[in-house]
Amino acid sequence: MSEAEYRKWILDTIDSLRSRKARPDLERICRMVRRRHGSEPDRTCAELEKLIQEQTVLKVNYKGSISYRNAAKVQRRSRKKDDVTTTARRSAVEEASHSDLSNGDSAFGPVDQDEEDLEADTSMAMDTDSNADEEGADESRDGQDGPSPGRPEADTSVRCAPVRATSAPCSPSGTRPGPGCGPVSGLDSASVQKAGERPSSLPPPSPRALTHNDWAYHSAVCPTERQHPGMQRDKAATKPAVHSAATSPCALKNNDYAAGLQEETRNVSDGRPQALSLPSDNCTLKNKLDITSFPAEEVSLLNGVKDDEVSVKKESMSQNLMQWTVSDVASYFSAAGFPEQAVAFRTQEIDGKSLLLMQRSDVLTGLSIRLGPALKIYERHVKVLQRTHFLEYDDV
DNA sequence: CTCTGCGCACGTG
DNA sequence: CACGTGCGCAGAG
Repeated sequence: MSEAEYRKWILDTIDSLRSRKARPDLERICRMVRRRHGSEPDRTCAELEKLIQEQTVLKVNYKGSISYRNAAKVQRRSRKKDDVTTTARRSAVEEASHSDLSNGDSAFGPVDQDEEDLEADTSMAMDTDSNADEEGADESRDGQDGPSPGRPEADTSVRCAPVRATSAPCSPSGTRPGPGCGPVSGLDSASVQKAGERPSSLPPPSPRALTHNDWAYHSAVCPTERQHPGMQRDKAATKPAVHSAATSPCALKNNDYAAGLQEETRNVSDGRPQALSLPSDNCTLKNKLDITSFPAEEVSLLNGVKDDEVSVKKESMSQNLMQWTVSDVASYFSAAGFPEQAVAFRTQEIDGKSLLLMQRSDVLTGLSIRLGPALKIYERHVKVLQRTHFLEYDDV
C-alpha cells in the first residue's frame, strides 16, 4: 500500500478507536492496524509520526496519557455545527492535506510522556508544562541539544526523527511493554513537532502577540529552543523570564489542549536551537506557535489549500517578516506543507529580509528544489508574503 | 484470550 | 447546558 493508503488506515483506526470509546493510543493503533492490515507496528509508528508531523494526526496528552487525534475531526468545541462543515470539508482533504492543528479538544495536553524517554531522546524537550522542573532540566540539556543541534538541517531532522523514532522504539506490539512506543512518542512528538512547526507559519502578528496561547508554547518551547544563554538555566531563571509567566499558567490550565499542541510546536523549534538562541527568534517562534489559537480551518487551509486563508495569515505574519530568522522562514515553509523545501531555504540561509528580496527565478532555480513545489512556494507564499508586506508598509 | 460496545464520570466552552 | 473523551466493565467471538 502506498503511503497514502497507510495513512488512511491509521486515520481510520483512530476514528475507529474513538468511536469505540477507546483511547487511540499508540499501542491500540499499532495493534489495530496490524490486525486489520497485517502491517508491522514499526511501520505504523513511522507513518504515524509522519502524520503527526503533518498534523494530520495530533498527538495530545489527555488525562495523563498520550492520545492521537484525527486532526480532520478535531473541532473546536465552540461551534459545533459550523465546524462540522469545515470539518467535513477538511476530512475530505485529510489525508493529503493534513492540516490543522486545531486545538479543539480539550484533550490536548502536553504530551510529555515520560520525561525519561523524552529526555533520552535528547532531541526534544518534551516536558512541557507539566514539569516545570523539567524545564530546568531541559534547559540544561538544551544547551547541548545534542542530537540535532549542530546540524544545519533542522528540517531534515524532522523527517529523520520520525523515522528513527519509529524504528527503534516503537514496538508496541502487544508484548512489549509499552515503553517503546509510548515513550518514544514523546520524542517523536518532538521531532514531529518540528514538522509541526507549521503552526508557526501562521501569523505571527507580533512577536509576543499571543499571550495566552503563546505562553503555552513558550513554556514548552522555551525550554528547549529558546533557551538562550541567558535565560533559563535554572528554573528560577526561567520563571522570571517570559516563560515563567506563561509557563505556569499554561501548564496549569491548559495542560490539555494547548499543551499538547505546544509541545509539538516547541519541539519543532527544538530542532534548531541555535537559531533560536536569538531572542527575536524566540519571540517569533512563539508567535507562530500561536497558531494554535487560530481556527482550525485556517490552519488547515494553510497547507496550501486556500489562498485566502493563507493570505490572511500571511498578512499578520508579514508584519514581522523583516524580523524572521532563517529558522522562522524554514518553519514557515515546513508548516505550509513544504518540509523538504524548507530545508533548502535554511541551507541557503534565507531569512525574512532575504525572502522579501527573492525573485521568482531565485525560488525556482536558486534553491535547487523541484519545480513543482518551487512554483507553489513562489506563487502562494513568497509572492503573497512579499506583496502583503510591501502593501502594508507602503501604506504606512 | 482479544475485540467490541457503551454507561458513566469527567473536563471544557 | 451540550459536547468530546476515555475508563472500566460486560458481552461476543
